[in-house]
Amino acid sequence: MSYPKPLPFDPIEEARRQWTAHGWAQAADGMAAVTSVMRAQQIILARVDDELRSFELTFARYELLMLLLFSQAGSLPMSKVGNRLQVHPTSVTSAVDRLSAQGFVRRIPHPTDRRGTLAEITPAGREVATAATARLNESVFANPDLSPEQIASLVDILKEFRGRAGDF
Amino acid sequence: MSYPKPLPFDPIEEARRQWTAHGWAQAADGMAAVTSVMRAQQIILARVDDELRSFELTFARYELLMLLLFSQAGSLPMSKVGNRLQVHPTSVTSAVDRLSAQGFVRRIPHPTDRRGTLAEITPAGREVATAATARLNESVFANPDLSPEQIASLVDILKEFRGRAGDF
DNA sequence: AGCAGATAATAGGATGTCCACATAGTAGGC
DNA sequence: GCCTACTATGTGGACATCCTATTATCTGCT
Repeated sequence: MSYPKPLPFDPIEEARRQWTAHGWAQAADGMAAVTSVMRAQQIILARVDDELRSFELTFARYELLMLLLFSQAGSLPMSKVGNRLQVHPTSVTSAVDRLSAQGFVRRIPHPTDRRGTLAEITPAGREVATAATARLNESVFANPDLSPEQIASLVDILKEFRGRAGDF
Repeated sequence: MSYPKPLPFDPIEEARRQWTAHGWAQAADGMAAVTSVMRAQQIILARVDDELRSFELTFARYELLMLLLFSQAGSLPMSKVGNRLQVHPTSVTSAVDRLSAQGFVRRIPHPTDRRGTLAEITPAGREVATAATARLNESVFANPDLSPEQIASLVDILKEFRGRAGDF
Protein backbone atom coordinates (compact mmCIF):
# COMPACT_ATOMS: atom_id res chain seq x y z
CA MET A 1 0.00 0.00 0.00
CA SER A 2 2.34 2.66 1.21
CA TYR A 3 5.82 3.09 -0.17
CA PRO A 4 8.40 2.88 2.56
CA LYS A 5 10.11 5.85 4.01
CA PRO A 6 8.31 9.13 3.98
CA LEU A 7 9.99 11.72 1.80
CA PRO A 8 11.85 14.50 3.59
CA PHE A 9 9.66 17.06 1.82
CA ASP A 10 6.24 17.36 0.23
CA PRO A 11 6.60 16.30 -3.40
CA ILE A 12 3.68 18.48 -4.41
CA GLU A 13 5.23 21.58 -2.87
CA GLU A 14 8.39 20.69 -4.69
CA ALA A 15 6.53 20.42 -7.98
CA ARG A 16 4.92 23.77 -7.32
CA ARG A 17 8.35 25.30 -6.84
CA GLN A 18 9.47 23.84 -10.15
CA TRP A 19 6.39 25.16 -11.88
CA THR A 20 7.04 28.65 -10.57
CA ALA A 21 10.73 28.47 -11.43
CA HIS A 22 9.86 27.56 -15.01
CA GLY A 23 7.57 30.52 -15.45
CA TRP A 24 4.36 28.55 -15.11
CA ALA A 25 3.32 30.25 -11.89
CA GLN A 26 -0.13 30.87 -13.24
CA ALA A 27 -0.81 27.17 -13.46
CA ALA A 28 1.05 26.10 -10.35
CA ASP A 29 -1.91 26.11 -7.99
CA GLY A 30 -4.08 24.17 -10.36
CA MET A 31 -1.31 21.65 -10.88
CA ALA A 32 -0.99 21.27 -7.11
CA ALA A 33 -4.73 20.78 -6.73
CA VAL A 34 -4.88 18.16 -9.46
CA THR A 35 -1.91 16.27 -8.13
CA SER A 36 -3.21 16.42 -4.57
CA VAL A 37 -6.50 14.86 -5.52
CA MET A 38 -4.76 12.12 -7.47
CA ARG A 39 -2.56 11.21 -4.57
CA ALA A 40 -5.32 11.43 -1.98
CA GLN A 41 -7.43 9.07 -4.03
CA GLN A 42 -4.59 6.60 -4.21
CA ILE A 43 -4.15 6.67 -0.43
CA ILE A 44 -7.84 6.30 0.24
CA LEU A 45 -8.37 3.54 -2.26
CA ALA A 46 -5.48 1.56 -0.80
CA ARG A 47 -6.97 1.92 2.67
CA VAL A 48 -10.44 0.90 1.61
CA ASP A 49 -9.32 -2.02 -0.52
CA ASP A 50 -7.18 -3.17 2.35
CA GLU A 51 -10.23 -3.42 4.59
CA LEU A 52 -12.28 -5.06 1.88
CA ARG A 53 -9.69 -7.68 1.07
CA SER A 54 -10.94 -10.15 3.67
CA PHE A 55 -14.38 -10.03 2.08
CA GLU A 56 -12.81 -10.64 -1.33
CA LEU A 57 -14.20 -7.35 -2.51
CA THR A 58 -12.73 -4.21 -4.04
CA PHE A 59 -14.16 -0.73 -3.76
CA ALA A 60 -15.55 -0.93 -7.29
CA ARG A 61 -17.46 -4.10 -6.55
CA TYR A 62 -18.45 -2.88 -3.11
CA GLU A 63 -20.02 0.24 -4.57
CA LEU A 64 -21.95 -1.79 -7.08
CA LEU A 65 -23.21 -4.09 -4.37
CA MET A 66 -24.32 -1.18 -2.18
CA LEU A 67 -26.17 0.38 -5.06
CA LEU A 68 -28.14 -2.81 -5.54
CA LEU A 69 -28.65 -3.24 -1.82
CA PHE A 70 -30.23 0.19 -1.59
CA SER A 71 -32.39 -0.26 -4.65
CA GLN A 72 -36.07 -1.02 -4.14
CA ALA A 73 -36.13 -4.30 -5.99
CA GLY A 74 -32.58 -5.38 -5.24
CA SER A 75 -31.90 -5.18 -8.95
CA LEU A 76 -31.08 -2.58 -11.57
CA PRO A 77 -30.38 -2.54 -15.29
CA MET A 78 -26.68 -2.64 -16.10
CA SER A 79 -26.92 0.69 -17.86
CA LYS A 80 -28.47 2.31 -14.82
CA VAL A 81 -25.64 1.01 -12.68
CA GLY A 82 -23.10 2.59 -14.99
CA ASN A 83 -24.95 5.86 -14.87
CA ARG A 84 -25.24 5.96 -11.13
CA LEU A 85 -21.65 5.00 -10.48
CA GLN A 86 -20.39 7.08 -13.40
CA VAL A 87 -18.35 4.30 -14.88
CA HIS A 88 -18.06 2.94 -18.37
CA PRO A 89 -20.57 0.26 -19.37
CA THR A 90 -17.75 -2.19 -19.91
CA SER A 91 -16.59 -1.66 -16.35
CA VAL A 92 -20.05 -2.66 -15.18
CA THR A 93 -19.95 -5.78 -17.31
CA SER A 94 -16.63 -6.72 -15.83
CA ALA A 95 -17.63 -6.04 -12.23
CA VAL A 96 -20.87 -7.96 -12.61
CA ASP A 97 -18.95 -10.86 -14.16
CA ARG A 98 -16.82 -11.14 -11.06
CA LEU A 99 -19.57 -10.52 -8.54
CA SER A 100 -21.63 -13.09 -10.28
CA ALA A 101 -18.78 -15.62 -10.21
CA GLN A 102 -18.61 -14.94 -6.46
CA GLY A 103 -22.33 -15.51 -6.10
CA PHE A 104 -23.02 -11.99 -4.84
CA VAL A 105 -24.99 -10.91 -7.87
CA ARG A 106 -27.08 -12.63 -10.50
CA ARG A 107 -27.87 -11.56 -14.05
CA ILE A 108 -31.51 -11.68 -14.98
CA PRO A 109 -33.14 -10.61 -18.23
CA HIS A 110 -34.90 -7.28 -18.30
CA PRO A 111 -38.63 -7.97 -18.00
CA THR A 112 -39.70 -5.76 -20.89
CA ASP A 113 -36.64 -4.75 -22.88
CA ARG A 114 -35.00 -7.76 -24.41
CA ARG A 115 -31.76 -5.88 -24.96
CA GLY A 116 -31.45 -5.31 -21.27
CA THR A 117 -30.03 -7.23 -18.37
CA LEU A 118 -30.62 -6.63 -14.69
CA ALA A 119 -28.02 -7.18 -12.03
CA GLU A 120 -29.71 -8.54 -8.93
CA ILE A 121 -28.10 -8.85 -5.52
CA THR A 122 -28.28 -12.31 -3.96
CA PRO A 123 -28.77 -13.11 -0.27
CA ALA A 124 -25.04 -13.81 -0.03
CA GLY A 125 -24.45 -10.47 -1.65
CA ARG A 126 -26.62 -8.71 0.90
CA GLU A 127 -24.75 -10.39 3.67
CA VAL A 128 -21.27 -9.54 2.47
CA ALA A 129 -22.29 -5.97 1.62
CA THR A 130 -23.63 -5.45 5.11
CA ALA A 131 -20.60 -6.96 6.78
CA ALA A 132 -18.21 -5.01 4.59
CA THR A 133 -20.05 -1.80 5.38
CA ALA A 134 -19.75 -2.43 9.09
CA ARG A 135 -16.03 -2.87 8.65
CA LEU A 136 -15.56 0.17 6.46
CA ASN A 137 -17.68 2.35 8.71
CA GLU A 138 -15.61 1.37 11.67
CA SER A 139 -12.16 1.37 10.12
CA VAL A 140 -12.28 4.10 7.54
CA PHE A 141 -15.43 6.17 7.25
CA ALA A 142 -15.92 6.96 10.93
CA ASN A 143 -12.40 8.23 11.16
CA PRO A 144 -10.95 9.24 7.82
CA ASP A 145 -7.99 11.13 9.29
CA LEU A 146 -9.59 14.51 8.67
CA SER A 147 -11.32 16.85 11.06
CA PRO A 148 -15.08 17.29 10.77
CA GLU A 149 -14.51 20.80 9.42
CA GLN A 150 -12.06 19.53 6.84
CA ILE A 151 -14.47 16.83 5.78
CA ALA A 152 -17.29 19.30 5.39
CA SER A 153 -15.12 21.68 3.44
CA LEU A 154 -13.77 18.94 1.20
CA VAL A 155 -17.19 17.52 0.45
CA ASP A 156 -18.58 20.98 -0.33
CA ILE A 157 -15.79 21.95 -2.66
CA LEU A 158 -15.85 18.68 -4.51
CA LYS A 159 -19.62 18.71 -4.71
CA GLU A 160 -19.49 21.98 -6.57
CA PHE A 161 -16.74 20.62 -8.76
CA ARG A 162 -18.66 17.47 -9.58
CA GLY A 163 -21.74 19.48 -10.33
CA ARG A 164 -19.86 21.68 -12.75
CA ALA A 165 -18.33 18.61 -14.34
CA GLY A 166 -21.82 17.42 -15.21
CA ASP A 167 -22.32 14.66 -12.68
CA PHE A 168 -25.69 15.95 -11.57
CA MET B 1 -15.10 10.40 -20.37
CA SER B 2 -18.35 11.63 -19.00
CA TYR B 3 -21.35 9.39 -18.78
CA PRO B 4 -24.21 10.97 -20.60
CA LYS B 5 -27.06 12.65 -18.90
CA PRO B 6 -26.40 14.27 -15.56
CA LEU B 7 -28.29 12.63 -12.74
CA PRO B 8 -31.26 14.53 -11.35
CA PHE B 9 -29.64 14.48 -7.89
CA ASP B 10 -26.24 14.22 -6.29
CA PRO B 11 -25.47 10.51 -5.88
CA ILE B 12 -23.22 11.22 -2.91
CA GLU B 13 -25.94 13.11 -1.07
CA GLU B 14 -28.23 10.21 -1.80
CA ALA B 15 -25.71 7.77 -0.35
CA ARG B 16 -25.42 9.94 2.73
CA ARG B 17 -29.17 9.77 3.17
CA GLN B 18 -29.05 6.00 2.95
CA TRP B 19 -26.24 5.84 5.46
CA THR B 20 -28.20 7.93 7.91
CA ALA B 21 -31.36 5.97 7.35
CA HIS B 22 -29.52 2.75 8.12
CA GLY B 23 -28.23 4.01 11.43
CA TRP B 24 -24.73 4.67 10.18
CA ALA B 25 -24.95 8.42 10.65
CA GLN B 26 -21.66 8.50 12.46
CA ALA B 27 -19.83 7.30 9.39
CA ALA B 28 -21.90 9.16 6.81
CA ASP B 29 -19.66 12.19 6.49
CA GLY B 30 -16.52 10.13 6.13
CA MET B 31 -18.21 8.00 3.51
CA ALA B 32 -19.19 11.14 1.62
CA ALA B 33 -15.65 12.48 1.80
CA VAL B 34 -14.12 9.25 0.57
CA THR B 35 -16.59 8.91 -2.27
CA SER B 36 -16.17 12.56 -3.26
CA VAL B 37 -12.43 12.22 -3.62
CA MET B 38 -12.80 9.05 -5.66
CA ARG B 39 -15.18 10.68 -8.07
CA ALA B 40 -13.22 13.90 -8.33
CA GLN B 41 -10.10 11.97 -9.19
CA GLN B 42 -11.95 10.13 -11.92
CA ILE B 43 -13.16 13.40 -13.44
CA ILE B 44 -9.75 15.03 -13.27
CA LEU B 45 -7.90 12.05 -14.63
CA ALA B 46 -10.27 11.84 -17.57
CA ARG B 47 -9.70 15.51 -18.32
CA VAL B 48 -5.96 15.27 -18.09
CA ASP B 49 -5.65 12.09 -20.08
CA ASP B 50 -7.87 13.63 -22.70
CA GLU B 51 -5.41 16.47 -23.17
CA LEU B 52 -2.44 14.14 -23.14
CA ARG B 53 -3.88 11.77 -25.69
CA SER B 54 -2.49 13.67 -28.67
CA PHE B 55 1.00 13.35 -27.20
CA GLU B 56 0.47 9.63 -26.71
CA LEU B 57 0.97 10.07 -23.01
CA THR B 58 -1.03 9.26 -19.93
CA PHE B 59 -0.85 11.10 -16.63
CA ALA B 60 1.23 8.32 -15.11
CA ARG B 61 3.84 8.51 -17.84
CA TYR B 62 3.67 12.31 -17.92
CA GLU B 63 4.47 12.48 -14.22
CA LEU B 64 7.42 10.18 -14.64
CA LEU B 65 8.72 12.26 -17.53
CA MET B 66 8.41 15.49 -15.56
CA LEU B 67 10.23 14.00 -12.63
CA LEU B 68 13.16 13.16 -14.89
CA LEU B 69 12.97 16.50 -16.65
CA PHE B 70 13.32 18.30 -13.34
CA SER B 71 16.13 16.11 -12.10
CA GLN B 72 19.66 17.47 -12.22
CA ALA B 73 21.13 14.77 -14.41
CA GLY B 74 18.01 13.98 -16.38
CA SER B 75 18.10 10.52 -14.88
CA LEU B 76 17.08 8.77 -11.69
CA PRO B 77 17.22 5.25 -10.32
CA MET B 78 14.00 3.32 -10.88
CA SER B 79 13.56 2.91 -7.15
CA LYS B 80 13.84 6.62 -6.57
CA VAL B 81 11.18 7.22 -9.17
CA GLY B 82 8.81 4.89 -7.37
CA ASN B 83 9.49 6.63 -4.10
CA ARG B 84 8.92 10.10 -5.44
CA LEU B 85 5.76 9.23 -7.31
CA GLN B 86 4.57 6.92 -4.55
CA VAL B 87 3.87 4.03 -6.84
CA HIS B 88 4.79 0.39 -6.72
CA PRO B 89 8.15 -0.61 -8.22
CA THR B 90 6.40 -2.76 -10.78
CA SER B 91 4.42 0.24 -11.96
CA VAL B 92 7.68 2.05 -12.61
CA THR B 93 9.03 -0.87 -14.57
CA SER B 94 5.91 -0.93 -16.67
CA ALA B 95 5.84 2.83 -17.28
CA VAL B 96 9.51 2.90 -18.20
CA ASP B 97 8.95 -0.02 -20.58
CA ARG B 98 6.40 2.00 -22.47
CA LEU B 99 8.23 5.30 -22.36
CA SER B 100 11.31 3.57 -23.55
CA ALA B 101 9.43 1.94 -26.42
CA GLN B 102 8.26 5.44 -27.32
CA GLY B 103 11.81 6.73 -27.22
CA PHE B 104 11.10 9.23 -24.44
CA VAL B 105 13.26 7.47 -21.87
CA ARG B 106 16.29 5.22 -21.94
CA ARG B 107 17.46 2.65 -19.41
CA ILE B 108 21.09 2.93 -18.38
CA PRO B 109 22.96 0.88 -15.79
CA HIS B 110 23.54 2.44 -12.40
CA PRO B 111 27.14 3.68 -12.30
CA THR B 112 28.02 2.14 -8.93
CA ASP B 113 25.29 -0.31 -7.94
CA ARG B 114 25.10 -3.18 -10.33
CA ARG B 115 21.61 -4.07 -9.17
CA GLY B 116 20.36 -0.70 -10.20
CA THR B 117 19.03 0.87 -13.37
CA LEU B 118 18.59 4.51 -14.16
CA ALA B 119 15.79 5.89 -16.25
CA GLU B 120 17.10 8.76 -18.34
CA ILE B 121 14.98 11.20 -20.30
CA THR B 122 15.88 11.54 -23.97
CA PRO B 123 15.80 14.73 -26.07
CA ALA B 124 12.51 13.54 -27.55
CA GLY B 125 11.27 13.00 -24.03
CA ARG B 126 12.19 16.52 -23.02
CA GLU B 127 10.40 17.87 -26.01
CA VAL B 128 7.18 15.99 -25.49
CA ALA B 129 7.19 16.71 -21.76
CA THR B 130 7.54 20.42 -22.40
CA ALA B 131 4.85 20.48 -25.05
CA ALA B 132 2.49 18.41 -22.93
CA THR B 133 3.03 20.72 -19.98
CA ALA B 134 2.18 23.75 -22.08
CA ARG B 135 -1.04 22.07 -23.07
CA LEU B 136 -1.96 20.95 -19.59
CA ASN B 137 -1.15 24.32 -18.08
CA GLU B 138 -3.38 26.02 -20.58
CA SER B 139 -6.24 23.57 -20.68
CA VAL B 140 -6.45 22.18 -17.19
CA PHE B 141 -4.12 23.56 -14.57
CA ALA B 142 -4.67 27.25 -15.21
CA ASN B 143 -8.37 26.79 -14.89
CA PRO B 144 -9.35 23.69 -12.96
CA ASP B 145 -12.99 24.71 -12.47
CA LEU B 146 -12.42 25.72 -8.86
CA SER B 147 -12.05 29.17 -7.33
CA PRO B 148 -8.62 30.19 -6.05
CA GLU B 149 -9.94 29.93 -2.51
CA GLN B 150 -11.30 26.45 -3.14
CA ILE B 151 -8.01 25.38 -4.64
CA ALA B 152 -6.06 26.68 -1.67
CA SER B 153 -8.40 25.04 0.77
CA LEU B 154 -8.35 21.75 -1.08
CA VAL B 155 -4.58 21.65 -1.34
CA ASP B 156 -4.18 22.50 2.33
CA ILE B 157 -6.59 19.88 3.54
CA LEU B 158 -5.14 17.17 1.35
CA LYS B 159 -1.62 18.17 2.24
CA GLU B 160 -2.35 17.51 5.88
CA PHE B 161 -4.04 14.27 4.95
CA ARG B 162 -1.11 13.11 2.84
CA GLY B 163 1.30 14.04 5.58
CA ARG B 164 -0.62 11.99 8.11
CA ALA B 165 -0.77 9.12 5.67
CA GLY B 166 3.02 9.02 5.68
CA ASP B 167 3.80 10.54 2.31
CA PHE B 168 6.31 12.99 3.74
C1' DA C 1 36.02 -13.55 5.36
C1' DG C 2 31.45 -14.97 4.89
C1' DC C 3 26.80 -15.43 5.60
C1' DA C 4 22.09 -13.52 6.54
C1' DG C 5 19.06 -10.07 5.55
C1' DA C 6 17.93 -6.02 2.88
C1' DT C 7 17.43 -3.83 -1.64
C1' DA C 8 16.80 -3.27 -6.99
C1' DA C 9 14.45 -4.64 -10.71
C1' DT C 10 11.61 -7.76 -13.21
C1' DA C 11 8.18 -11.45 -14.53
C1' DG C 12 3.59 -13.09 -14.16
C1' DG C 13 -1.15 -12.65 -12.66
C1' DA C 14 -5.44 -10.26 -10.93
C1' DT C 15 -8.39 -6.16 -11.16
C1' DG C 16 -10.25 -2.03 -13.00
C1' DT C 17 -10.74 1.56 -16.42
C1' DC C 18 -11.22 3.20 -20.88
C1' DC C 19 -11.78 2.80 -26.11
C1' DA C 20 -13.28 0.87 -30.62
C1' DC C 21 -16.22 -2.48 -32.52
C1' DA C 22 -19.85 -5.69 -33.03
C1' DT C 23 -24.59 -7.41 -32.12
C1' DA C 24 -29.34 -7.15 -30.67
C1' DG C 25 -33.34 -4.97 -30.03
C1' DT C 26 -36.31 -0.70 -29.64
C1' DA C 27 -38.60 3.42 -31.28
C1' DG C 28 -39.92 7.30 -33.91
C1' DG C 29 -40.88 9.50 -38.51
C1' DC C 30 -42.60 8.84 -43.10
C1' DG D 1 -45.53 -1.16 -41.85
C1' DC D 2 -40.43 -0.09 -42.25
C1' DC D 3 -36.15 1.86 -42.19
C1' DT D 4 -32.95 4.58 -39.76
C1' DA D 5 -31.03 6.07 -35.57
C1' DC D 6 -30.39 5.22 -30.99
C1' DT D 7 -29.80 2.21 -26.82
C1' DA D 8 -28.02 -1.88 -24.13
C1' DT D 9 -24.38 -5.16 -23.63
C1' DG D 10 -20.58 -7.65 -24.60
C1' DT D 11 -15.63 -8.65 -26.74
C1' DG D 12 -11.01 -7.73 -27.22
C1' DG D 13 -7.18 -4.72 -26.49
C1' DA D 14 -4.37 -0.99 -24.17
C1' DC D 15 -2.86 0.87 -19.72
C1' DA D 16 -2.14 1.31 -14.94
C1' DT D 17 -1.94 -0.53 -10.33
C1' DC D 18 -1.14 -3.80 -6.94
C1' DC D 19 0.60 -8.41 -5.19
C1' DT D 20 3.72 -12.43 -4.95
C1' DA D 21 7.82 -14.51 -6.10
C1' DT D 22 12.51 -14.61 -8.34
C1' DT D 23 17.23 -13.27 -9.42
C1' DA D 24 21.20 -10.33 -8.57
C1' DT D 25 23.74 -7.67 -5.74
C1' DC D 26 24.96 -5.08 -1.69
C1' DT D 27 25.71 -4.38 3.37
C1' DG D 28 26.30 -5.15 7.95
C1' DC D 29 27.36 -8.28 11.69
C1' DT D 30 29.75 -11.89 13.68
